[in-house]
Amino acid sequence: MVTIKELAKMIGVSPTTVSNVIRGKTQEVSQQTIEKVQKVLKEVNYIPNMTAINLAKNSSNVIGYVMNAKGIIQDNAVKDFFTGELIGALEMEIRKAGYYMMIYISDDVEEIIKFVSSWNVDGLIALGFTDDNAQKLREVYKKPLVFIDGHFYDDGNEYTNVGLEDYKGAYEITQYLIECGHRRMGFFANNYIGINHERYRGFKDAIKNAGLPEEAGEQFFIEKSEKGIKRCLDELMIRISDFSALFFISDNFAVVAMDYLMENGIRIPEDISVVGFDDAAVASLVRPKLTTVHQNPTQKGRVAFEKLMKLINNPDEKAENIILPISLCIRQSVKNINSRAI
Amino acid sequence: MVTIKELAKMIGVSPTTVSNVIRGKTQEVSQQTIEKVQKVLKEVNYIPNMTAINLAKNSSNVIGYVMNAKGIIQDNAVKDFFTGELIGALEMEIRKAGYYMMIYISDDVEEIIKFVSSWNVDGLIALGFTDDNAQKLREVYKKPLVFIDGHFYDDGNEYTNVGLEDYKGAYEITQYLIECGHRRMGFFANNYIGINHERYRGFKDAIKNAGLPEEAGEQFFIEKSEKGIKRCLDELMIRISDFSALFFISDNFAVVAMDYLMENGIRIPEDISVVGFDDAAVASLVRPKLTTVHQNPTQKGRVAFEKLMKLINNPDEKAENIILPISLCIRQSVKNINSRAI
DNA sequence: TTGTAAGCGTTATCAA
DNA sequence: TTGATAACGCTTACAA
Repeated sequence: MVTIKELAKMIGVSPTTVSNVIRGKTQEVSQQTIEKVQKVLKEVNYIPNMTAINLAKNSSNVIGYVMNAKGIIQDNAVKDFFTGELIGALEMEIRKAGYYMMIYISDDVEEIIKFVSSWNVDGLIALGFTDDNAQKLREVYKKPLVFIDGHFYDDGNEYTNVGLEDYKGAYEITQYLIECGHRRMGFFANNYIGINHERYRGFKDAIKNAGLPEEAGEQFFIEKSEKGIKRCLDELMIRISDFSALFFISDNFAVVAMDYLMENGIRIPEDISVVGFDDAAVASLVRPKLTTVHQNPTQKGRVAFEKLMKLINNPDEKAENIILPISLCIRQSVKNINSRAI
Repeated sequence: MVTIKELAKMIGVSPTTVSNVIRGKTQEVSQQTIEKVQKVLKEVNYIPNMTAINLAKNSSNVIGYVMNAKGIIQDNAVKDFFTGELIGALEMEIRKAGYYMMIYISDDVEEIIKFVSSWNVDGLIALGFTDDNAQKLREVYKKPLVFIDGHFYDDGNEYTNVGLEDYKGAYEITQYLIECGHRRMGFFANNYIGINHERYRGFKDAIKNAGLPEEAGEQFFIEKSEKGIKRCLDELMIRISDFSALFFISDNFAVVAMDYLMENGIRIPEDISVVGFDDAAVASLVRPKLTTVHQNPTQKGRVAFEKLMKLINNPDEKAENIILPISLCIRQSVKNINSRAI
């Protein structure tokens, strides 16, 4: 790898001059020298050393993408539809903006903090952060930072976040279930914090506001692993006739559950109705097509990155909580069980 | 951010000593000093500056993941099931090994080369490379490099690659179609190079070796975009009765096509049979369940990274072409159309 | 056992 | 318009 110093020697000018023409600081260099230098630059195919640049400039040209995820030490964290698409969208935006993307996933915020600090990333997109975690990160990492799907209590800090109408989405689809006559609904999530909590709140409130008893909605825990899902559904099967509808926190779960149920002779939606959340590609590919709440991970990524760029390029840019709208996708997995009789 | 120099001053020792205890080169330091230093290290929560370390050591601690992809400038390259899972698997392995992961996707090999060179990545996992591209990369990038799903002509270079029995998989599933009585089969791919070409060869050879005429297999181009898929299928519909089976180069295509066909009143497999390739999660989630060729992206990633580590840690490690086995997943999307009469 | 100083490849300040 | 030179934060001979 040829260095600026070597180039300078070859051309017969100083490193400063070479550096200047490389960086386009041409108002300080004579036309003659510029051409001389550029000619050689082409010839030797000079490639700048990012590490050296970053050390000198105290920046990094990297945008970090960090995920605070549980149980990912031995498991693939990008297997679900949402994350994959989000990463792809971000990669594209980051690259188009001339930055580089580093990915770091961990269940330990301290490690994430170490990562962003030691790499001195110029900007950060952070997933899976709530409350204390977010605060910890914010305390240490002082550069532009936008959360995606973050969820924070009011601690006096201002967080920039790109989220979704999670509460509203869950509320509306639950309302839809109720309109369809469902009175015994199961709610399935792998945890009940952050956006999952919001969705659960929407579910509960829709039930309450419809004047239904609390027992109309029952809460289940489901694990992300294949085995965990199966275990949860095995248990469900014992009491399956207690329910007329199942609400899964994500299409990933919903779609696996549908498969499981149908394999066990349960018809959807004739025997039981199912709804999901996210409107992943798979939702409209399965049969029956899944009724769900629409969101767009690519858009989420793009919006998040746009905001991050503003934060980077304009010191006066304000923190902001951007909430993207949802919409219902009514498809085929819910049955209207209202009795026909009036 | 506190630096080693500052630490040294605080403690009253030299930077060298501090550096030594940080890096665990403790045989050269007295127990007393070690403790003194470590105490302060904890107190101030020292975080090393990666950039400086890398510049000094002429390494980077980063593993690059590069994709040579067409038409990704304006599109999300990680939207398909395979890529997302692969990235997730690699992220996990890379992190567990103490490295950091950078992602760079481009349709321009020169840019990819610039990326790996300027960041001086310690190792590289490369996707979507064939022939000239691979050679170019190899010429410039001299550190450990393993391709995934690469495909190269014999140019005298030795490439390390992790691939799949693509030819065999396509051959066997085509054979299966033929056994089921299919004599007019469409083959759909977005390109016919690299592993796609191998799969196509398998398809063609199975037909030839079964003594069938060439016309038994017809080749189609299909684009990756939603619109492109639709356009291709619109055209297919005109002549749909010419075919009894459709072979899609990936489950992504197959599953979207199934949806399209069923929406257009075509029954699968009664009216037409469909097979895919990859055995993505979605394959067993759709109805009818998709008959396909199994592979495991997580395993592919793991194997690739293991080999990369060997290459990094052992200068004598040899280049190697690792071919992972396939297996057939016979499910529900193919109909046996042999006449019952003997 | 500890410390000094050069070096990694840039940028940036300031003098010439 | 150009060029020394210091600085970025660390590692590593080598000297003490």
